[in-house]
Amino acid sequence: MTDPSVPGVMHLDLDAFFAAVEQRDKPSLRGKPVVVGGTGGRGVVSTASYEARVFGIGSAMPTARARRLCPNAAYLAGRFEAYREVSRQVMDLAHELSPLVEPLSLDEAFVDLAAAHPGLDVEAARTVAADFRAAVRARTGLTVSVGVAASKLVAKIASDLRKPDALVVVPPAEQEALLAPMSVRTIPGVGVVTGDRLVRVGLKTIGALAAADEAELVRMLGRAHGTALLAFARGVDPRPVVAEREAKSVSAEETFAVDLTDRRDLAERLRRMADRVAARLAAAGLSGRTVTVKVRRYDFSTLNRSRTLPHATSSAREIAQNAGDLLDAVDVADGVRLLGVGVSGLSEFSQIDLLAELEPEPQDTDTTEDEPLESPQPYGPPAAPGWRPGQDVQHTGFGPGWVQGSGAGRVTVRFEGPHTPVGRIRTFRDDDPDLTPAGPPVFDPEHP
DNA sequence: TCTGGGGTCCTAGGACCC
DNA sequence: TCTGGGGTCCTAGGACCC
Repeated sequence: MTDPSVPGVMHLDLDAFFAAVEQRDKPSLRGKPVVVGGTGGRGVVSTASYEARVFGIGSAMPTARARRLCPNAAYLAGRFEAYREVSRQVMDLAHELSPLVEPLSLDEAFVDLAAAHPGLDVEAARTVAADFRAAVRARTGLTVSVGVAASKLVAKIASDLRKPDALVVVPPAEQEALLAPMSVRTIPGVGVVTGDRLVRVGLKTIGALAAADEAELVRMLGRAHGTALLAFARGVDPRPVVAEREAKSVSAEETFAVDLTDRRDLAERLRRMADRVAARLAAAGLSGRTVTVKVRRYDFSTLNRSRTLPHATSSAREIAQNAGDLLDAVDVADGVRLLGVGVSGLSEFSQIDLLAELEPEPQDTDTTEDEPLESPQPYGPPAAPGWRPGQDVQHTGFGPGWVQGSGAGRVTVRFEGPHTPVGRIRTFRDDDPDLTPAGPPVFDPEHP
């Protein structure tokens, strides 16, 4: 439980995280608009650099629209291995402040400062947070915005207040005055639907919401949401910082470049996604009882079908079998744009797994490999050997670089890294044997 | 403008049990 | 013959977050 009189909760939020890592590792992109996200026809923007935001580009926007707004930005597919590594470094630095760190995503976390700093006051909190920001910058080369307050709610709002590269400490005594004039949409958990509902009944600001009638809110938003929101508006948020939350579900899904109608295609893709889910379950030592299939149709309507087994499983075959049965009962004739598989109701191990270890299940490897699918065509771009924009590569003659673009049998590479000047570009045949995929470049904090 | 992929939490109704 | 109340599990859908 957090003490409402002590500024003991810190929220950290890396600035334009994915785009910032790209600019760090690719000198030619520094100071330029960079957009990371889906680069295909149905992709959306994951992160836009601040230079790209000037053009009106933002998260969740269709990449096609972003391209119209700023055709000259760099559009990159993302390098999650690199992002995970930077995230791990930042979370390690957070753990030096307190053992209680609650990651919300790769680029965000809460830290319970009070748990490690008895007698914390506003000045001490500011010093701790400032030192942390400097440490992140030195270790990763990135800027992080930080909010410190008496609760998760206010710390999170604070970290967003003066982004990027900002530190905002909200003294508990000033909290109410800060929140009152803010839009209800500022509250995490109030999205488009809830926001519109509140505004429609005249509740535009947090101050107005604080004076609302609880029964009315509960009628409008449901028990949990109604009561929580009223408490938040009144500055009441006792949620503790919780480290190590256990996963509740594992899933994989894919949006196709072109809607699919062929059941054999769909079943095959479902099976491959089941393989990925099973592999991730196994890696985490988990298994689950409920298998879910998600289908998004041509018109974006989405349905889920689930089935709970009498036992927990992490078997790719069993997940695929059940998912396939569920899919068989769904009408796909009009076209499916997205298909997904998930497993929930997780537990740490299962009898079946223990038995399987003694007597391994047949690993039908001949069909689980990612061979090209049979009927090749209407799946969108011709299956180029898979050079993705932004990808790290190595050339036997030119050294490390990254893919700037590919197509028509060619791939263009820029040869540079986090500690080089802006590099030169060269174009190769896309099957050039001298060119190979590479891991992320190493960022050296000691480099001058 | 035409909407990703990975998640979390909540609600509501029906089955089933005591 | 008609009718209880509460609890748990399951399924489906939806809002929201990064």
